[in-house]
Amino acid sequence: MPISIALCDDHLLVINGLKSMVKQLPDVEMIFAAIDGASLLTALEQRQPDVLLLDIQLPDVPGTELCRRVKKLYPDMQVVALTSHDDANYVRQILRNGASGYLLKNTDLPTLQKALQTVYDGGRFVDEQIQKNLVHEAITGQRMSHNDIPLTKREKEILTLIGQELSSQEIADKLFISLRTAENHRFNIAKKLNARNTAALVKEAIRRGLV
Amino acid sequence: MPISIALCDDHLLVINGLKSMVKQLPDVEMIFAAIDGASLLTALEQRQPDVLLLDIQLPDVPGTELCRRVKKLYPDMQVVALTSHDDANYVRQILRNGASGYLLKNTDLPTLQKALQTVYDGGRFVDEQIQKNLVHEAITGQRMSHNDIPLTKREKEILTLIGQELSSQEIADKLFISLRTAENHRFNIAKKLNARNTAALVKEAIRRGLV
DNA sequence: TTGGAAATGAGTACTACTACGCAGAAAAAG
DNA sequence: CTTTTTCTGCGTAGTAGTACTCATTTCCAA
Repeated sequence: MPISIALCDDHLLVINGLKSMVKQLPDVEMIFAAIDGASLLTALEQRQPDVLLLDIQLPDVPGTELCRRVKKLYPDMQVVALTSHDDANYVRQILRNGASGYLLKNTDLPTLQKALQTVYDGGRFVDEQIQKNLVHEAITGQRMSHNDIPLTKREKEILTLIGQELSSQEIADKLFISLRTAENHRFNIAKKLNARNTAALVKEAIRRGLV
Repeated sequence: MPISIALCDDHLLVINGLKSMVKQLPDVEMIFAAIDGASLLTALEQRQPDVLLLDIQLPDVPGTELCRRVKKLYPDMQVVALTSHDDANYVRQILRNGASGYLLKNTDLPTLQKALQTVYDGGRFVDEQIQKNLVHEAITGQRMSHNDIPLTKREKEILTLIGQELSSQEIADKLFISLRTAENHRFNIAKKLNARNTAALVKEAIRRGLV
């Protein structure tokens, strides 16, 4: 019995590309392709593949959430992230949300086959290049994943507003808190993230997807 | 005689996808695919397609530069940008660098065919969704394309450093200019770009690809 | 229910940025 | 070779952010 797979990606080119690659794999069968999160969930009600290839950047929902939801609905289905993003933090996020694998879109046929087989057998598969990134980050040490440094809900809220170019005073007004409090939060965030100034905070806000 | 096309994209999936789509077009023939700018230029020395499909985000060189270089070397070749980026400023940039068309990666077969035929006949083709974006920006008015506001070389340099989290003092030290000068530049940039504060400057630097 | 984290707020001192106006030198454009 | 733009620099303000310490309250979890 071949491995059945499904794909969720909003690029028709990618869908076609994967189809043509899968065609060359005798023991893999693609049962459907969805172009967004909503149609994926609908399609899954009808048929469930053994392995789901999931683009992280979809038009309607964030890939991480979609992954978590899918794994909750169908715990036995293996999910492999398929993206061109090679940032180590993305990898961590999606893997923590239930994905068993991480493939880059420039993957070749043997890698694809190996990835599918591995996760189908219950293993994990992470693209080699990504693995290197993770190791590199681990070695270079402390600045490994600011993303692991947790911000409180309020702090995230304030970081978002900083990213939206609001001043501390404007943030204070918007959240009905005093200027002092807003500045305090700002200071605490900067300390947590080791940010020297506003520029660093804005970049961090962007990196975390808060803006 | 069919239209000959070539593709430059670092994602094997996209290459395969386009191949399989092109196969369904009787009067279009794909003569080669390159995975980065360097190998594209090498391949072009051997054979020149009528139309070149070019991903803007390549591993080695910025797509805009590559496009300009290709058009300089082979003025008769038509270049179509192929990307998933739908930002209006990207479109403007690449079109100004000699591209005749702009396709999104979620394009379908009829659109692809029309685009290829149009640019082959010497016309221009811009994806419908992108056109809408451009119109929308034009309507919403003044904030249309900060990117059109030209910064001087020095100003770009300074905006880059701001994006790199340097303070005005550090910028002054780095460029061997006085703090006053650095602050003046900063102020002038902010005025040009209508930026309220550092946060806005950093975001603009990122948007312009200076960081 | 109690202990700890989170959120709020204040005080103080200093540094950085904002917002100009003005002007000479250098470089680019015509 | 001139005109314009750019780059450089200074002055003066006022405003915003940096860099803490400390104290209350609120709220979530053990």
